[in-house]
This record gives sequence, C-alpha cells and structure tokens, in this order.
Amino acid sequence: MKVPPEVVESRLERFMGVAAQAGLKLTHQRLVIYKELARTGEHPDAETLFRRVRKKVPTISRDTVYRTLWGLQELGLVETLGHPGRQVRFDANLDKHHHFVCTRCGKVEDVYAPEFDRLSPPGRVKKLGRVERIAVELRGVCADCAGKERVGRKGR
Amino acid sequence: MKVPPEVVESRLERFMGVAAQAGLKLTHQRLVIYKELARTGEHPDAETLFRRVRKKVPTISRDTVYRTLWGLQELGLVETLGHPGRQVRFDANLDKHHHFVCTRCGKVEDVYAPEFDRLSPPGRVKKLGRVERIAVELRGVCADCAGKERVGRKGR
DNA sequence: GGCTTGAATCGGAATAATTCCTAACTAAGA
DNA sequence: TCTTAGTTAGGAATTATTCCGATTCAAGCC
Repeated sequence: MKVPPEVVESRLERFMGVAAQAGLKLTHQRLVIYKELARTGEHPDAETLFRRVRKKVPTISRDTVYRTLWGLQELGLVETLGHPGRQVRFDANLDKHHHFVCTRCGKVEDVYAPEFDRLSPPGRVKKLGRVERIAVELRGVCADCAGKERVGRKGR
Repeated sequence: MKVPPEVVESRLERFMGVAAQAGLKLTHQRLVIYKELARTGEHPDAETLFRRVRKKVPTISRDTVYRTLWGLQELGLVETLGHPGRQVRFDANLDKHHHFVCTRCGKVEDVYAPEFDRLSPPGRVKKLGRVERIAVELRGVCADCAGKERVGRKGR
C-alpha cells in the first residue's frame, strides 16, 4: 500500500515539470495534496485526502482539494476511478495497470496484467468516438467482505 | 437505441421468473420501471427513468425508482455502470458486452467484442478476492463531443 | 528586498444525487 | 373477504461536490 520513496520522488518530479509547463503556481496546498496522493497506493477519495492533508495544512478547504484533484486529472497527472454511485477515487499511478474493485465496500486494488494492456478497440467503435484508454475492471467481492458475507449485509 | 420487441418480451419473462423466485410482490410500479428500462438501450440514469415512468404512474416517487433499480441489480437483473463522479446508469442488457464511455458527456454505448469476453483474471488476483465479472471500458470522447471540442469547454 | 497582479485559496452557502423515515397502501395467500 | 408482511409516497435528511465573493499569495519585475 505504501509507495516506495524513489517512486514517490519520480512522481513528484513529473508533477513539478508538468505543473511548470502548464504555468501553474506552485502553491503549498497543491504540493501537499499531490504528495499525499503520490505516496499512497490506496486510491483514496477526495474526503479521505482532505482529512489527511488537513493534518498538515489545517486551514485547507475541501474546495481546494477537489479543485486541485480535478486539475491534476486534467493535466493527466492523476486518474479517476471508482464504482458508479460511490465517491470518485484518485490515483497518481500512471503506469499501465488495471483494477480489482470490490462491489461491496468499494475498495480498489491495482492489477498488473500485460495481456490486458495489449487489448485494442474492435474496429466498429471507431464511429462511436475516439478511444483514449482501455480500462479493464475485475469486479467482485474482496477477501475482507467475503469474510463478513453473511453477517452485517445490507451493503451499500 | 430501441430494443426489439421480442427481446423486451424475453427480458420481461426473465424478470417475472426471477422476481417470483425471490418472493417479490409484483407491484405495478416495479413492472413499469423494469419495462421502461428493458425497452431502451441508452443506459439511463435513475432521474431519467423517474421522469419517464412518471408519465405512466404520475404519483411514483424517486425513492421507489431508486429502490427498485438497486433491488433489480441485487437480483442480477440489471447492471450498473457509469463514469466515476457522474450518476449511476442502469442497463437491463445481460448479454456479454462491454462499453464505450464518453468522459465528457457520460454517454455510454454497448460494445460487443468476443476477444474481451474471453479474458480471464491473472492468477495473482485470487488472493484479492472473488472475481464475478470482467468489464472492459473503452474511455474516450464520443463523436458528438469531439465535434464541440473547442467550443463550450469546461465540461469537467 | 519590496510591488504588483492575476491566479489560487478559504469557508460557508448552494446544488445534485441518493437515501431515510413512517404513515398509508396493496398483493397474495388463507 | 380478511390478514399481513412487503411496498410505496413524499418530504426531510444526508452525502458528495461545486459555487462564489472576499482575501491571500507566488512569481515576475524593479
């Protein structure tokens, strides 16, 4: 779950580069938010990040967190994911990868699978639009939730 | 976009069967909601269905629509989908298929691709949990949105 | 180091989507 | 027909997210 320091470092460098390129001001808030996201592999949602970041910058506002995250995704520095109807989750991992999503608790785990990376859109979709990314989602019930299966039901 | 009558018919039959099996009462509301979903291929969200259904049952409440839809998905009669951060969309099409999702407007189109159906989870995910379905999502910009590309921006 | 200025932030209000609550209703079985 | 457990209506509540106006601040310039 914890991202190795050298990976965090390289993500940060990319962030600095892309941000400068885009003419963004390097505010304390932006840096703290990006760092917090870059150092975790848990695909947190905005509220979770807000709570974590607030420990370091107690006056930060939710709006700033949301605005920054969507801004980062527009720059291609983070990806959004999540199960429909649940909160958006954010991911600073730009390596080719896919996800296992628990349909009960919403947890997301990275899945690396070259055979998924190799997929290409069937010819017919060309007329629907331009495909930018192929995301494979393995949906199911995570080990934790499977354990609780017949207890507290009523999931979502 | 319109589902052929004989397909609607067979969906309805399955609905009746599964509902009876599950011991659900066959209420007018449930039937109307399911029919409305079964007859369209547009993957509508709950609000859209609510508006359509209200034309036939003017006193129906949003809650009933939501409750019914999630109930149907629990029974495996509908699938939920959509892009994170947008509304949940519902789909009564249970044939093996995948989706093209427009990241600008949220529109979803069905994609049939046997090569996607054949995928199987990489061995490693076994320890993460039980995979129930593999969903391939082609994300990009639909033809409509591509047209408007440099006009009204700001879409999210 | 001090100015200037447009971008960025704060924080609370507003909105959108969804769920909760409970009194009233109704399908289905006896 | 009677009973009753499941279901619904409708408005309130909750949750996630965005908006907005006043204030602050990063960064280029002197």
